[in-house]
Amino acid sequence: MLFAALRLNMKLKEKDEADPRTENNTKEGIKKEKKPKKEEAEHPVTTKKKSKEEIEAAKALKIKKKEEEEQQRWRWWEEDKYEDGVKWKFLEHRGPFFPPEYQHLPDNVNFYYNGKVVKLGLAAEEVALFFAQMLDHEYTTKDVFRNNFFKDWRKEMTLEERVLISDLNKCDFQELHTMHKEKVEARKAMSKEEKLVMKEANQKIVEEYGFCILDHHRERIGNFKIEPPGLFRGRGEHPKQGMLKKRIQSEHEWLPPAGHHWKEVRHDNTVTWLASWTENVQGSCKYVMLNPSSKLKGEKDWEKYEVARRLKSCVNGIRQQYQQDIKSKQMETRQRAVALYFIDKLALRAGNEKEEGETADTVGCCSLRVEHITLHDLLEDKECVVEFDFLGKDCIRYYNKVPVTKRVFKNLTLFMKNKEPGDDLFDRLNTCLLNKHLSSLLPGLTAKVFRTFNASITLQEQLLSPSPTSNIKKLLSYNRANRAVAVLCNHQRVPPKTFDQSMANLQSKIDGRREQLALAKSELKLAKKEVKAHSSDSKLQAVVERKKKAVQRCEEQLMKMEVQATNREENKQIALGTSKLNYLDPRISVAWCKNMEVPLDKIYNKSQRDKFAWAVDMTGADFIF
DNA sequence: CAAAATACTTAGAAACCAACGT
DNA sequence: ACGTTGGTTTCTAAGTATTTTG
Repeated sequence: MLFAALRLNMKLKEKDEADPRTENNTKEGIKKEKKPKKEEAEHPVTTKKKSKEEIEAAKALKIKKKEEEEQQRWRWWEEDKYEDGVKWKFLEHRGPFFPPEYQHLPDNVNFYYNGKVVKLGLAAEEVALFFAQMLDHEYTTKDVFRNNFFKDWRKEMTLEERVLISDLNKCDFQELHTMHKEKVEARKAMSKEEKLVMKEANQKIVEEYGFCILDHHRERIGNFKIEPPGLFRGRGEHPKQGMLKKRIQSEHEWLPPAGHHWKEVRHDNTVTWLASWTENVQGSCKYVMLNPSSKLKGEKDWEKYEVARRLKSCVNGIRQQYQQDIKSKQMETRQRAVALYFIDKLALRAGNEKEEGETADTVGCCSLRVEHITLHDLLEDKECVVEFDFLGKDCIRYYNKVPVTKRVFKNLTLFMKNKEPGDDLFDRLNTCLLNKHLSSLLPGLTAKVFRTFNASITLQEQLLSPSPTSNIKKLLSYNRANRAVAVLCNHQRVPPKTFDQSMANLQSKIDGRREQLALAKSELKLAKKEVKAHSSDSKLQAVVERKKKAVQRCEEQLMKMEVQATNREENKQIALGTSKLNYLDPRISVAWCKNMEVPLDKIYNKSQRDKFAWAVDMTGADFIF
């Protein structure tokens, strides 16, 4: 099998002159934190004082490294941009990293068919193991998954194997499954030293394949590892779930990666990917691209928020216009207006058409069908309510009851007239038409800009509400604002399996702390009485002070836990990460931190700070979205 | 024009890992 | 020292939007 385009840039001259800073870059990051630990491990018997010193030293080292890192950071946002379309002038990388070839199972691990041992050939065995590894997963109980798997598995079999193995239900993968589980256990149980060896080996791969040089700067690659073969895991009721996702090969499978021949080596600097291949299940293209912290991604991200801000300045006019358009004589215009009303008001996705039978049945705004909404003249004391119920991206259910204007309501009634449940609600509209209209209103405006804009403006408005005093409560208020956005964008998650348990654990901790607090309070009272009785004995006075502090500490801890409980409960089914990473202009958050005097690392972890380095650097407390 | 191909962003699940309490 | 827990990272599917093709 061939695989598509890898691009390599061979400007060796420039490479030799590569920026010396890139050399230092390799030493930062992952390696950094390891050193002090290693030393500790080597001298396990140290006095407390010494270890304290060591901790201090480690801290100082950390700060120093941080500063160094900051100095080395490529401040691309201060540079001039390239002419249109050009993404880079110099690019060099090692090509993607290929997963290891499959090795035969040990002889004592057997696959059984119809109760008898069957020694499978390499190809069939590899695919059998994919299935065996997933035996604990719900996927393997689903008919569609099983059928697709079996069909594709048989394609990998030799003629003999295919003749023999005709019924999946007669296949026994148990030994393979057990072996796999044991392997996982063994990995977990490895000693510290063994784990370190593994870690270092991985780091070596990252060092070698995980970076590229782009215009003299060393940039992290996002997915430099080629996806290993496996069984396709589509979301929801995906018709292709269980199909075999084949191994990607560059050209001659027997060649070691260093000797790979590429289908094509392209030199195209109007594009941001480093390598690409065609995936066999859906026939789509996959790309190796840079990390979110890279210039290429960051610049695009920045631009995205700038377009959203431009929308902010003209959104009133656009809203007025679509309200007008709802009255248009043109059906297409009316449908477009109502769709836009939904996209703006409810932050729905655009809703491209999808090929039927190729993917799970999900919809967005333009692809809504009659069956996805129910109209209520009156519902729960509200007039003109639209009840939405459909599966959106990733088969996440969107359920919402929304009061709309009379005009919108009337139009929806009209759009639904004489239609079957399976018919398109907006039969005259698609995303292409909608986006064409939008870009005529504002260059760069598309349907998804409304999501970005509404998400960011919501965060900004929510953060305006009166600010609490303690840091912990400030953070709760930030999380609540973040949550409001996640709700708007319908970012959901399945509650973790351990949710109820961990909630109960936290609650019992809170109860325990409450008792402790009560105790501390009564002790304080007692101590105060003592002081009164013995007219200000300085020793007793000190005891009172101590008790006071204990009460205070207890109160603080209790509050902290209570806030944590509230936060966790409110987060049960809501995922905050997606909006934080993709929809909220980071400058809003950076400015908030500055205004509130909250350290930035309380709201952004390391990779988030890296991704938003441009915003962290350029944003003052006065930023307004 | 519509369909297909391409390129890039957005998404939740799962794997991983470090800190924490016992 | 050790298992649990929750945050972080990785993985890759599933979208959006534009460009190319027929």
